[in-house]
Amino acid sequence: MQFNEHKSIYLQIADYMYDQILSGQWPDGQRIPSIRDLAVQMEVNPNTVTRTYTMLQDEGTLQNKRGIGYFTADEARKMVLGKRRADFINYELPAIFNTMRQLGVTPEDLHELFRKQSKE
Amino acid sequence: MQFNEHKSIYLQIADYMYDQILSGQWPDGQRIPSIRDLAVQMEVNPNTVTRTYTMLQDEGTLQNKRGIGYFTADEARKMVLGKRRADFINYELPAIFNTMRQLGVTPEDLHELFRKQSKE
Amino acid sequence: MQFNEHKSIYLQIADYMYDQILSGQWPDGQRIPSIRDLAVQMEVNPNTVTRTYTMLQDEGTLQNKRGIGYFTADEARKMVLGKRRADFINYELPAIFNTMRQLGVTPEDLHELFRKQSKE
Amino acid sequence: MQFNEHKSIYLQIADYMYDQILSGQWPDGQRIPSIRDLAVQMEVNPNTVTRTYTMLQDEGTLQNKRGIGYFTADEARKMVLGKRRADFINYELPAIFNTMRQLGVTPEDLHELFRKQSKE
DNA sequence: GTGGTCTAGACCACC
DNA sequence: GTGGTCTAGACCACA
Repeated sequence: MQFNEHKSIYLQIADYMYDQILSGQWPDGQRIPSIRDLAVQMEVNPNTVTRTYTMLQDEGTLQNKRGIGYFTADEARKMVLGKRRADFINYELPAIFNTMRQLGVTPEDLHELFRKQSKE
Repeated sequence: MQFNEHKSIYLQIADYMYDQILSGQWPDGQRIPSIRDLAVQMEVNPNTVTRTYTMLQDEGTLQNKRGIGYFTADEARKMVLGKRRADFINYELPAIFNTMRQLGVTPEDLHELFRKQSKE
Repeated sequence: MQFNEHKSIYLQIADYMYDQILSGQWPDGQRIPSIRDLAVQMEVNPNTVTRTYTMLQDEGTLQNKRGIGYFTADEARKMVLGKRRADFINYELPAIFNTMRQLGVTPEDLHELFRKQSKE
Repeated sequence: MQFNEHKSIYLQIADYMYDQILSGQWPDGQRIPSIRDLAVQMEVNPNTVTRTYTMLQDEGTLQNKRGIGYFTADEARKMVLGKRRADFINYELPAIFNTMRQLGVTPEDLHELFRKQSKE
């Protein structure tokens, strides 16, 4: 996996996991890859994956069954969706709108760009 | 100035400076506050401001006349606008659109939110 | 390490690093000493080494893996060689030739001096 | 006049003056431009020119007649030639040769480049 | 352990 | 006055 320079790796792994859950590749209540396996796949230190799993467990997105492995929570998809939506609307969007105003990008421009990108 | 927790101060100062240039408060080719002055105004260590100024000089946004001070580049506004616009469209927007699709936020929703926010 | 009076330390450290790369002591893609280690070895403050490393990273000579350390770039030697050669030929040589003409030093004189110096 | 970034202005002015003397444009014992005039011509603070004149006076290249102006010394050309030659051979050349060895530039290459440049 | 950032304070060259 | 550099020391996030 390719990592961004300016965001910590464990957060980028979290993003990846949110993706998996939202896209349905990791259905609710299912077992997910072990820390070791994901670390190998991502070419990353297992400690780093551990940190991500622990964080997601703390916020309730993951469950840990001792000696067996990690599982998505029973309502994982719904939780992630709600949490990310709130984050997006409350924190990211205001910053985005601010940037748009500074750069003179209108919502219409955005609409246009969105359509263009969707075609690709 | 109030600083955000999760972004380094010197980068937030850079954002402030981009604002000043884009909004026309610091016209092209004009002298800008000395490192010491801005440090006092921002309630920050001069070294921190130095770091910002040096970075903006390296990227061509600022010019430096020895013993006199820092100046905005001759085409500072145009450069900043172009650079930030390209960054926004090429790097930030794809990520935003991706998030929107995952969360089921449509461009229409966005438009609505934009209008709502503009009224505040 | 002994430092020259008239050139800043962090630039002299950069010169040292170019040497290491050009001479093959630091092969491409290899880990180099940590900031703290080099600082101890050079009897210099770690911040000073940080400045050098950051500069070389910005210009692409070094790469950084978070929490692990700094590495020479994959084509570090080639890059450094090309860059320094171009600088030498385009910027330093014209000035040198200019001085030689003013002082009446001919290329033959130079050749002679070179041979003499090589023997020492 | 265009100034180099990494060398102080007063030293670059000194270089300019050495040029004038060596090339014979400022013959021995002749009056040279006043500080004020040279400062205007160079678009520089008069203090900066003062510093250069003082330095050259201290080393004997210039003479100052109070209320009249600055003059080149009686043997200015000869002095400058000797001093710069010694500097060149003792300080600059060793560094140049060192760089050449690192970059694999041979004296023959140099000879070739010199001839090429002389034709332009 | 690694690097990244920030502060406080100092000294210097330069304009 | 200006910026440039360096030190000492601290705290933090990260692997």
